[in-house]
Formats: sequence, C-alpha cells, structure tokens
Amino acid sequence: MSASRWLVKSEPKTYSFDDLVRDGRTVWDGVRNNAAALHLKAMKLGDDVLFYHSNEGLAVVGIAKVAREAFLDPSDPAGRFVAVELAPVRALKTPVTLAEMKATPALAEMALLRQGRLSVSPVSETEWKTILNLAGG
DNA sequence: GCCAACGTTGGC
DNA sequence: GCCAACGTTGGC
Repeated sequence: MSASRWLVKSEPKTYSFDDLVRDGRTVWDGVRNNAAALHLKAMKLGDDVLFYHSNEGLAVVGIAKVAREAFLDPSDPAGRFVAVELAPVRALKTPVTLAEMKATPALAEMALLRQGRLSVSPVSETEWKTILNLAGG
C-alpha cells in the first residue's frame, strides 16, 4: 500500500517551514479539532505532508514527512487529542499560493479549499502531483 | 437531544 | 478589522 498524503497549516509567525528546517523535526501538537485529529491518527511513518502558511503567505511552501505516528498530545491535559512528529523534506522551488490553487480546476475538490478552517487535511495523489507541478517540480 | 449563543480560524 | 464558516457549550 502506498503512502498517504496530507496538508498541515501553520501560521508562519508561530511556526514557519523555515523553523521546521532549522529544528530538523518537531512535535505537531495543539490540534483541537476532531476532524483534524482523525487525520493525524491516520498518518503513517513516512507519509508525505504539504506545509501551508496560513494568515500570512497563504501558500504551500514546503514538503515534510511524518517522522512519528500519532501519540497522546503532551499539550492536552485532558488527554483527548493526539500529536505527530514532522520532519522537513524540502522547500518548494516556487510556493503555490491559495489563489493559484483556487484557480486550478484539478484542485477544486481539495479539502483545504472546501473546508477552510480544517488545519490537517488529506491530499489525493492527483492533487499532490498538481501542486508539485505548480511549484515547478 | 435540540438549538441558540458564543468562540475560533483564517481569508479578505 | 470584518465576517463567513464551523465547532463547542450550555440551558432547557
């Protein structure tokens, strides 16, 4: 079975893709939404992850991968939510902006576009390839 | 168990 | 700074 693909959002002011590159690896915690948490739980070691900058930038800027599968979120005192760990793979040659994605018919069904507030969402193989093409490979 | 009120996210 | 979308909370 092939790996799954995902997209995570982060406000660059809080934690940017550059921060992930600098850190080499990070705990992706603080997700407090059930739909997003289900996606975190479904992540497998080595899965591909698009890194999206929200609020500022508004673009997919890099590729990461799942470095540790879901475990109890250490920042959640109630023990209800999970976290994963992510590691950087590479920055995109050209960031792919939200506007570009909205203007691309092949991406019309993307969870990112259909449910704007979802902070962790699945990405289909077709969507992945389309975005990497937009990024210039 | 329903639903109104409220809070949060995130694009504009 | 505004507001749409959506999740959560709490009174009944």
